[in-house]
Amino acid sequence: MENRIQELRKAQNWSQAEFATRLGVSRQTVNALERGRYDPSLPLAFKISTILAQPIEGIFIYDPS
Amino acid sequence: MENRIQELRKAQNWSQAEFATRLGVSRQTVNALERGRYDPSLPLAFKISTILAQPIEGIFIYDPS
DNA sequence: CAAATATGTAAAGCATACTTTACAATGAGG
DNA sequence: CCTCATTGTAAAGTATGCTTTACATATTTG
Repeated sequence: MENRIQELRKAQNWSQAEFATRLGVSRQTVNALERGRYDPSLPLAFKISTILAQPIEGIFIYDPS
Repeated sequence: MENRIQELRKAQNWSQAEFATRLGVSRQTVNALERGRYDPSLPLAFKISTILAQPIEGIFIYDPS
């Protein structure tokens, strides 16, 4: 699943570390999410959604195939 | 995190087994989700959202606390 | 009631999400 | 160039999501 985390994080002028702190996760987790290494848990997706002020569907692009 | 899966599944007159088949997961997983034993992964949440024809935010209620 | 369908639950195992520690590589500003 | 902030990556460990098998307990239907 692709996501717009990096794009939306940069729009706020936040480093990965800064964003990680706001989310309450490690910097490595933010890095892994941006690089598409894995998808966040649903609760974390909601936190990301809240902090980036976008609906989940506006951040994560689900490709059924 | 609470969810409306059971309510929306019943509205379609689907058994847990029928719904599980449509989702491509086990019946036990559907049961566990409805009973709130754990949250689905984000990809599974998207599948549920698609099949129940509701946005993720309309099915799962995130409580930050 | 009897039989069939639906739901709840448990244990063991595999896969994925996330952590900490640590170090390497990139980029920006003095 | 030097330094510092930022980003990328790896390994080992813990936690969570999901599977299969199996069985018990409803609930529905003939």
